[in-house]
Amino acid sequence: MKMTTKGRYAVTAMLDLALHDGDGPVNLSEISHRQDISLTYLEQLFGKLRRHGLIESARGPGGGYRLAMTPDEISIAKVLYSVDEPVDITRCGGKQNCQNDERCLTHDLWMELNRHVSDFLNGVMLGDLIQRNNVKQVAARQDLNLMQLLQQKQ
Amino acid sequence: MKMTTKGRYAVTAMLDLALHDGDGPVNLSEISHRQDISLTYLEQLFGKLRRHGLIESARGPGGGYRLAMTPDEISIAKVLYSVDEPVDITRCGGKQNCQNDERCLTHDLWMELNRHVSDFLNGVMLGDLIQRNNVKQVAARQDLNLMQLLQQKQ
DNA sequence: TATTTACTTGACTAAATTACTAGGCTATGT
DNA sequence: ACATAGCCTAGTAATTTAGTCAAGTAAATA
Repeated sequence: MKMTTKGRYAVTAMLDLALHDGDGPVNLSEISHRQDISLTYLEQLFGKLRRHGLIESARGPGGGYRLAMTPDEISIAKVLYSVDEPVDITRCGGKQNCQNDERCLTHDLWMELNRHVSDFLNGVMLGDLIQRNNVKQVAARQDLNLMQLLQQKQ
Repeated sequence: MKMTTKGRYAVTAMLDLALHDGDGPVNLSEISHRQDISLTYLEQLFGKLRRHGLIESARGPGGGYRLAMTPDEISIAKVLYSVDEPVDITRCGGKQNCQNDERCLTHDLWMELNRHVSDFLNGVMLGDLIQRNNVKQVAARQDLNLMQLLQQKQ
């Protein structure tokens, strides 16, 4: 497993989408503003998420993205996997060929850590997160900020 | 947290040291052969491990390294930390300033994962690992390989 | 005390990866 | 038709990794 901003961005953006899903598709420039993520980078990430079937797109004016399933069916692990952040941590990918085609000394240690991490990430769903108070608070603040920004521009 | 070969090498080498500790210091070229890690790279890693107080060095002929405490006092987390692989996973390091000095949407999620991973890595000691059967097996194979290599050279 | 052996230090580097940007294209609603 | 929004491919600057190289210093043995 590698935790980089790519994975964090993907999860953050998907959570934003889950929070704002409901009344029509959500477009990327909204998400870009709310989450401080560059629009073109988001396009890349959402391309992968779409190709993995987590979201659906609608083109043209008023278009944007929608979740392709309920938030309760989308785990954090799925999101990370979709943007090429494998949750796996071993060098050999569990194949036991880490040292000259044989197990290395620490093979089982990394396998165990692997299981801990993936159990956790497979167990947390977007649906769980959007119901948490701390998430709701941050989301409310971000919505307010975006509204203020739009009013300033007029 | 980032899991790279640097961290894996450090843990592997420390485990090798723990396994061969007892009858005098262990020198790095042994470890280099047994674990397939470049000697000069090991020197770098062991410098950091020594500066963090995990090991002690003995110079001169017959010199090498020894653990500075018992294997039961050395956790995997300590080893990783010593070679600059922080176990922390959040962007802000827990400071809640991930987005414009405020908490980002996924702050608490990463904090939770953090706790899982560091609980695990703090809980596993070198002393635990050297008693495991799979570790003993791999170590026995590696010792045999090294002996055969030394005989060939004569 | 000369020599060997081993550890120490710091600078350097090739390759890979990350985190983007640029620019053009395609579909859709008004 | 035209503005809007997603789609796709390349390219790229910065950073990090995984080392190497060279010139030491310290300790033990003969």
